[in-house]
Amino acid sequence: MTQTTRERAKTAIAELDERVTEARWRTLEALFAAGRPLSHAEIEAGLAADGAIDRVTLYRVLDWLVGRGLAHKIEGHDRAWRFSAVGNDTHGHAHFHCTRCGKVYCLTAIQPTLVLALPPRFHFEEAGISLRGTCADCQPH
Amino acid sequence: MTQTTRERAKTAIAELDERVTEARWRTLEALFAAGRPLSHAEIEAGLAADGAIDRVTLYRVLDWLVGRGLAHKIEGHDRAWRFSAVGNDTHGHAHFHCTRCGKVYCLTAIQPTLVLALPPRFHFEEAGISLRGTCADCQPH
DNA sequence: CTCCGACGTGCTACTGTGTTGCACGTCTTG
DNA sequence: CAAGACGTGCAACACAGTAGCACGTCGGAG
Repeated sequence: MTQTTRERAKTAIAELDERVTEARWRTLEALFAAGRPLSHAEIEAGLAADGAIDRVTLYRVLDWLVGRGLAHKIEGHDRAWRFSAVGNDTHGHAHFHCTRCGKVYCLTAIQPTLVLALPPRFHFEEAGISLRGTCADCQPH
Repeated sequence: MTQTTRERAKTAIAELDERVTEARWRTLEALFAAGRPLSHAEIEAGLAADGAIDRVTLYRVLDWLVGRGLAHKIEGHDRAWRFSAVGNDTHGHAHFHCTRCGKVYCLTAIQPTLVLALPPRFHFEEAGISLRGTCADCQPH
């Protein structure tokens, strides 16, 4: 929203020597501004106010951002992907999924170390920790 | 497949004082026989050999099994639920998702203890650990 | 500057997973 | 047996995500 997040988005794309298109910087700006992982639908709704971006284009832009390392793709409990802008500490943190409002939060404070004992001939690639519960916005009182 | 798993399935349902219908025990039998979490599509394909069960009925039977505590419902990385028969140790273990063949395995050997530091007013309900990689069946040599 | 190819966007249509509503059949209980 | 609850099947739908194609735009070669 602010000039700051917009410029951050544009420069982040420009630094990769990639085309700074409207769809790209507006999408990345939305992720920067949110500060928490957003679903495709949430991003689309947020962008709709000042000119909608095509549904499919948004999917492709999001995948492009992930491929260029500007965003992360995480799974939601509702079987919809969430996308978050890549900040400083990007790996190894858990995600909190609110079972009431569906929002997802990054728990960067938790840096778990897993001790793994996989069966033979299993090859490990990646691990994820996800928590469920209700967020502060959804508490009764 | 064997008489054993079939009888196990039937008695497990009967012990709850619920109707032992064909759809129920055949579904539960399939879960017992598999020994690993199965997707709806996998179960449907497995049952098709000796008489298909309606797609929707299978969804409802699976939810019923989960509700009666006879099965567990876990998330796959491909946005499809997996269902596994409830054995002895049912909680707190991680799941391994093969990125090549899509199969899911229970890692009952890993009993993680998470130390959580949630933000204020966040209410914890449940945690899950999921691993990605390639399973033994999918190793190159 | 102009042309041309690569790239980005938008539209339509499709797949796969899961759900809802309704009709019909079956079981069970009085 | 009658009545109601329950289980199953069918059709239609909702939603997330993908594929194919056409069009436009950008940017470099000539």
